[in-house]
Amino acid sequence: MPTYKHPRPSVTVDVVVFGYDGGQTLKLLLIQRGGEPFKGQWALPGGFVDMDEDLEVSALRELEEETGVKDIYVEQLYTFGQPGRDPRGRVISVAHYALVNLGNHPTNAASDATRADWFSLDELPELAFDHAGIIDLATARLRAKVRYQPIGFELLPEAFTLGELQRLYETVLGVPEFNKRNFRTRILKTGILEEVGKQENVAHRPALLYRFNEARYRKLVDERDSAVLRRALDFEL
Amino acid sequence: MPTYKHPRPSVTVDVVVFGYDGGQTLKLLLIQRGGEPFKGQWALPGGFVDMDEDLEVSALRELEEETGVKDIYVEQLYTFGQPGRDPRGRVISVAHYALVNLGNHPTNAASDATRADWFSLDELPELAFDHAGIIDLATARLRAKVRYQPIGFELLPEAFTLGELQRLYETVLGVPEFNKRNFRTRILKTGILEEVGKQENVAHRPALLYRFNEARYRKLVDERDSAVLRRALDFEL
DNA sequence: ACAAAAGTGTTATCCTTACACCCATGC
DNA sequence: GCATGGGTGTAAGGATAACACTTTTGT
Repeated sequence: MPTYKHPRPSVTVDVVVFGYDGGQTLKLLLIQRGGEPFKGQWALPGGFVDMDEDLEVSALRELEEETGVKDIYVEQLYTFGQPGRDPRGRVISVAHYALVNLGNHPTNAASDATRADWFSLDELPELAFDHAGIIDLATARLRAKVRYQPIGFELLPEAFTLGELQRLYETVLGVPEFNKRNFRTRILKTGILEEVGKQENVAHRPALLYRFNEARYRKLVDERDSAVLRRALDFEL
Repeated sequence: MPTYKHPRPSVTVDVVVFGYDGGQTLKLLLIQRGGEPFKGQWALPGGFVDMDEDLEVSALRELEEETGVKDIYVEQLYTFGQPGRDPRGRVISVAHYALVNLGNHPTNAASDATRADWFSLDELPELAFDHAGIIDLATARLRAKVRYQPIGFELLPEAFTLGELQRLYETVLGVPEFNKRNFRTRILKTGILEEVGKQENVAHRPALLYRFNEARYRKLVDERDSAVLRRALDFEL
């Protein structure tokens, strides 16, 4: 079918899946390679793109095949094409990144020969190929993006407290702790959160539960009121 | 050499080159296709990736071959891989975008069969493949990026006045005109500009000429003082 | 002298920051 | 009643927006 007479590289997709469970660090989903090269070593989930398959679809398919994780937010990150990055020949990889809440998408047993597991972002094992570099880029992108897009909501359960949201920001950005009062004021001022209830059975004053209001977010972006948003999410302290 | 037994798509690079000449609109560098498909139609410069060539190198090589433009700032944009985007088969294109000042990189005669020319961004001809979509994405990215990175300096000559810089921002963002006083205060406060002289032979008070101080910019980014920067570049008015 | 663009002073207002304090719940 | 987080009041200082004004050059 293809009529070009040029040599063709192989094309793969890889997925950097960030997970959050409310704790002190972000988690990363890795698989242990079942075959050569790098057999037995940990790597990003991913694989070859089918000939009639969109890239993002391909990434989601490989992710589900190798880890069981599905129905998640995924986005293209960067394409790595340096000659020599794969010992077997020219392989160009379209890297993606994805965000999940570990509660909604519980640890998934691997399907076939490969094993899958979650690792703390600051305690990663040695990685196959150039995957360490891909993860570095994904982490930088996540930190940058969290400042001007309410992307972090993918990492939380449907309903969450402002305290949980603040802890998430602190974890993602790796900063010590910022001022509670000001965090609340900024976030609530945007109007992208809506109340959905109240905590129960907690050993302290029950917090209000919020949900991300996507409609109101889109309206803000469209109305060019996005400055409000950017300022509100752009935490320094 | 490659040992994978999967079918392989073709891989190309395309480059969206934005040019600025101090005028009211941004320009875009296009080539007229010499062969099928889409023969005679306008398209982005680009072509097939060589087997032992990095993607960015490939983009710069194709750009120079087809338009003569070289030695410019280029960056990866997004990878387009939808099946059917090329009538001849599966072709995945790694799109890049680049910024040039038209004064420094004068209109370049095309080398071989293809013709190259600059078009106003708001008066583009009909485009081959999915190139119109690629350009849309590049434009959105440029507008977004100009707000938190001093990327616009690539579009100006070495030395420029604050008035020219302001006109550039107004052009890129497509806003009417913002307040001169406040623009100056914000930009100068960052310290990323340094004086390099003064205009001569102009029919009005000569403006101070400035140059982008990259060292100081890097220092700001590293020092996490980047909030200063972001706020300074994030124009709303 | 005039046009044209550069460059400055100033103020009211809003936003950010910082710190102290009160509230509701389970044990 | 104490520990634990949730939630609020507020005031000082800094940044922003808006407007009017002065300056310097070529013609």
